[in-house]
Amino acid sequence: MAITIKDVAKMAKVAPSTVSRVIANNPRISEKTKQKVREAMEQLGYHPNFIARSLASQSTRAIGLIMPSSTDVVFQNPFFPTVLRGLSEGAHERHYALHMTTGKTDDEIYEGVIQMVQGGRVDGVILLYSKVEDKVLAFLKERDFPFVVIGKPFSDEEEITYVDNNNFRAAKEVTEYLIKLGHKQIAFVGGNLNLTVTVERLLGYEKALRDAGIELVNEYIVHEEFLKEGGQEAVRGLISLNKPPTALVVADDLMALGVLNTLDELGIKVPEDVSIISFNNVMLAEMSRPPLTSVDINIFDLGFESARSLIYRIENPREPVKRIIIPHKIVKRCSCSSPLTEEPKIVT
Amino acid sequence: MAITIKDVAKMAKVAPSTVSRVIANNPRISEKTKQKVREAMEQLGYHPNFIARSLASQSTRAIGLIMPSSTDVVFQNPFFPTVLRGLSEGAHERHYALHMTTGKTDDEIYEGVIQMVQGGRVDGVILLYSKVEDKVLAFLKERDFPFVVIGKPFSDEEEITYVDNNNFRAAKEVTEYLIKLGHKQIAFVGGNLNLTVTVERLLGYEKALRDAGIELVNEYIVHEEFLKEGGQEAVRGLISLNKPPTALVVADDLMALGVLNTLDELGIKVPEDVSIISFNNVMLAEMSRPPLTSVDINIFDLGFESARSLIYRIENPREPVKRIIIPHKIVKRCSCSSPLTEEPKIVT
DNA sequence: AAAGAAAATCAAATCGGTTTTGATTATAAT
DNA sequence: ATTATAATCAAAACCGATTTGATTTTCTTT
Repeated sequence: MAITIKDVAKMAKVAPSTVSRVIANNPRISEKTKQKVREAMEQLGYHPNFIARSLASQSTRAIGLIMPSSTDVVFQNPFFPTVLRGLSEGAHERHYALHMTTGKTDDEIYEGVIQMVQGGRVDGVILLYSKVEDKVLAFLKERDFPFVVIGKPFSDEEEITYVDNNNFRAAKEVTEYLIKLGHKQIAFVGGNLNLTVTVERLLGYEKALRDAGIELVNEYIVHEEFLKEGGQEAVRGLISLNKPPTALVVADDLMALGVLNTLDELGIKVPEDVSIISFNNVMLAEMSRPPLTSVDINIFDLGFESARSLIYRIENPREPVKRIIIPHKIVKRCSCSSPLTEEPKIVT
Repeated sequence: MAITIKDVAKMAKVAPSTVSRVIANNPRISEKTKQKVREAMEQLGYHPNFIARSLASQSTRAIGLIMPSSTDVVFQNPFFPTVLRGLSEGAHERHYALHMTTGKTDDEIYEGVIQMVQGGRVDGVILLYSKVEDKVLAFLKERDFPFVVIGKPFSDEEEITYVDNNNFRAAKEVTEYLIKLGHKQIAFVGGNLNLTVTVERLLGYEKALRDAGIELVNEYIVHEEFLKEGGQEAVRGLISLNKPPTALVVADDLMALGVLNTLDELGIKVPEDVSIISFNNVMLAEMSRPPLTSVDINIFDLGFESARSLIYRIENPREPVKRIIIPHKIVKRCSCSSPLTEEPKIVT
């Protein structure tokens, strides 16, 4: 078996409790004994047992990550690694580790969260999604367990700490941008309507149109999965309309890429025939042909700030809930121009 | 405080040890008492404390993930999320969780591993990389702690369980493919030479040339980082040679994309002027213009099998080490053709 | 030098389980 | 009826730390 605190105590001729105090650098121990104990630790190659420490101190210095059920979708979207990097960095900063379990179905995930939380494996959790009527969120709230949501919670907004972009505003801005370019037939390609991010972006899109006095067309609003395939599906429907749109607001870069591909196959040119603007600004956006105009939502910061605020909440349980809005920025590339009625030109 | 095994014992009028046995479904307990205890657990909403259980049973059912130090590079490459998905699925299958810590420098990572291992936070670890003279690997071996390497270990191959592709062979095959197309000036764009994967692929490339009686040219071999930028750097050098290569073996799709970009800027056509073949076959390979011919290395399986064999090793400590080779396959797309001396045509 | 205050250290209880040991009861064999 | 055997459960020890309350040592002060 490994070296324990008792071995160290014996070697330094002190009580185990004293060794524990030395580890915690408690001022109640004199410098002299501290020195003595540290030498013993050094000589024995002692490393404290995290599990035992967790049990005694009721804290694990680990934070749990909860993914949405459609794991394969999440993992495929470049959003995920970036937010994970942010999380990881934010956690590492305060010496916290990340703990992950996954599951195929919603029930498996729920079960995993229960085990993780009730089992005391983590000090807090981060929800990497926000959707309507989430059992997991309800459980965490009910249990009053520290957690942070990435994205805007669907309800009880004031009682939940979350980190999000202002997606409503961002969507409104991009739609206004298209309107300013002269577009009137603007479609919206969103993801699953159960996700609040989709709802927010849709609302922003609608608001912009309404403000500009442009009528909303039902057929112009479609919802697919946040994947390339989703974008492909969406386009086929839109293009076959009597009066196809001249511009598309697409809720995710990966979808936009699918859109781009399909349009290419159909011989429709971007941005000459159709303008496209999308969200997230992942690396792909820069590399597509044409490069996509996209809203940079600072994915890394989304993760980084989530980790930070969760840890803050863990260490200050009585602090009030917080809401953190990460800024966004439209990155203009080459996928948007004025519609054909005017002189087609690339806007930069 | 939460409900403990004692509360359950009291309610079911049995000893705590009996409850523990019921949890473990020990045959020494009669069905009748089991039923009684289970009812009590149900009523109280009991969930076992993982930490206490870990401490007593000396097992955590968690496996640690060790990333290379250049975290940002790893996280950017689409290789990572895919292998993580495989790991996650392989772990979940046997009800193991994943545990991650990251660090900026090599020393931080090493320190993290020590804490994780000595602190008993995980039952085993997976190294997501394989490089020369790795302190972490040396420590794990010395300590005789269960671990699995993704990639071929640089030394002591027979004493280490690892999961890898046959990168030597894959590289040889792609090079032979290019040779068969008529290429003679074939360059190799690899990653960091400290990584065994680079070495293996380079050796395969060299072997193919040697077998075909083609002289190796030093200037044709360059090494950059596994990123888009790496590919861009590489190309500039190669193109400025007196006798630039007509075909490129690129060790990573992301690099190949950088290569593609730069060639495009320079007005050099792929595959007409230069053929490109790369490794990994991530989603990007399919979406680039032209779509890349790439070696599919089954990244998901790499992760999945790693998790599986680590768990097997944890649960059967006396079993001998294993070597698992994941098959690969060349996926032919549009980035390779015969060189200009012959009729340029796309090979499918 | 004696008494009291302050500082340093120690022993024991605790965290929430698992596992071993031993006692008790029920069943089978002689 | 008596003993051997098996089945069942209770009690205690343990995993490796933290933390509380008691005790010893050292330092002031009169």
